[in-house]
Amino acid sequence: MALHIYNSYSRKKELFKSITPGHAGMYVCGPTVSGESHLGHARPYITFDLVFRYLQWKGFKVRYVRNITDAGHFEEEGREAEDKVSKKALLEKLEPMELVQKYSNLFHWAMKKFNNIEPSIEPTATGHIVEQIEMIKKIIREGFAYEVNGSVYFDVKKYARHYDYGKLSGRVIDELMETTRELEGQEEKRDKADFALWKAAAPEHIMRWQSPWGVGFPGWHIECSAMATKYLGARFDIHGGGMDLLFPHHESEIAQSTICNHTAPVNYWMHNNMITINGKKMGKSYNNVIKLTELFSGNHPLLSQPFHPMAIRFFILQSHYRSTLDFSNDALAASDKAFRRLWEAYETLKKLPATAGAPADDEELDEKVKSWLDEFEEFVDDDFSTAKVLASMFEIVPIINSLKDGHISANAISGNTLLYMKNHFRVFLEDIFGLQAISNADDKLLNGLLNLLVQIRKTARGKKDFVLSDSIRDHLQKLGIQLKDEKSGEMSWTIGS
RNA sequence: GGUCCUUUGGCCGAGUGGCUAGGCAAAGCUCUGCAAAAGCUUCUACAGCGGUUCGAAUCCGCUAGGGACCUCCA
Repeated sequence: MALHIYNSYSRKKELFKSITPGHAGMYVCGPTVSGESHLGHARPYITFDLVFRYLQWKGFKVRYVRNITDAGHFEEEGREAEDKVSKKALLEKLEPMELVQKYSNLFHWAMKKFNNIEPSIEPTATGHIVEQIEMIKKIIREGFAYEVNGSVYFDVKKYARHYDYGKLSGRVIDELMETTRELEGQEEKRDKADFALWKAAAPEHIMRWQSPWGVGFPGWHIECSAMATKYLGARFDIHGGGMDLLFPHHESEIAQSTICNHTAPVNYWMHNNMITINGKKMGKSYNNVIKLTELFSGNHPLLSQPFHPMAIRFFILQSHYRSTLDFSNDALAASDKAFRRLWEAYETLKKLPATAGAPADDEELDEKVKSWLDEFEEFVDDDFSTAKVLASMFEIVPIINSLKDGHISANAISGNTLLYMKNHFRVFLEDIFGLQAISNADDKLLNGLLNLLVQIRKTARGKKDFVLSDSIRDHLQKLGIQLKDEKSGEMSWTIGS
């Protein structure tokens, strides 16, 4: 099976075929750096990191572009120009760029914690004002935009006469006009459905640029079109983002780019679903967000403990990206435990001896393991069904542990299958899923100290001095370090709650 | 109001018409000096009603609940 992707545009799973053989271009809507990222933001960036990693593993040379929105968009069209960035800047008495820098840094810090690979290009909106202006000029020349009082609007009605406006988001344009909310200052537009390409800036507006239409700032949708076109071309393979961006953002992107470049911009539209909390979308406007810093520190009334970024990554990979994922402390705690168990089994697997060519004593089991391993790729090929891969891995976990403990004979599984397991677990867990060890056991000092304690405890146990040995174990337990007596007489330890 | 989606065991979640996903929790057992960890076993669910079918969690209809978008939103 080859990679199939669910295309939001056709609403079908489609075989992935890149435009340029061996290469793939992917654009993902990035963060608006006017505030701190929350759990909801983690999902698209982890999801598309997986897509990025998988395409690379499949042999594609991928250019992954993820923008940073630092220009700030108006809160509400037509209202007094209060763009998100400048408004907050006044409140916090910061320069807009200072604010942007702060939250960009914080965002990158969180991405690193999640072990997300950096995009190939991370363009900023403010760095591409020129490109955006050029694009708007072109749309005007094509006759699909008009200027009013220093602002430029896209003529949706005219566009809809020639193209399929609303196809992506499943909207009917006539209904759109009916249902669009009453907003102030709409009289500038010829039609309610029109959207701004460029907005004239009020004098108090901090973020402002010179343009052919006067001083102003770009509309919300144009930055993505301009930057995607610049770095990926008029037509590229994959465009990703949250489902909440389908309309109007992505719908408008299609319209702008289509007029400007005379081609539909994207072959495969991918949209991740929302993370919910108590069944409701986690979002700024609902006032129910849990920030990433709060998750990592456990500093939030809804959280019983800090959660490691890898536990969160695992939590997200355990569901399908197009399903809503309901957050709760219990659900996350369950993922945390599950991930630790899986990872420990993986560490155990790495240490199991394997000799190529050694036969299997238990052919049936051997075959079963092989078929589970074979399925990993099929599952990811099927629109990134990571949850299924993890389920299969958990089928194998007891086998790994049994091999270690001797519940299953060491020769039950063939050497080749063992090598296959070792390789496949590494590839899927680390390379493709981007998971990594939760504890920093490579800390030399810590390692040394713990090994010393383990030695002392071993000696004590040898002398049946259980008071001392239990005391060592209990004290370490209180520090969050768990000692485990192995069947072989060895002791191992793990750090973590 | 319009458009679309969703409802799976105590909780989270995967599910391509026929083959008990998986995780967490819980209970019992094995191992252990005692624990922990690990292993084994148990818990067989698909909102309700009706239909199609030899067969439906999966397809269709109705009813009820929940949600998303239509406005900044990942």
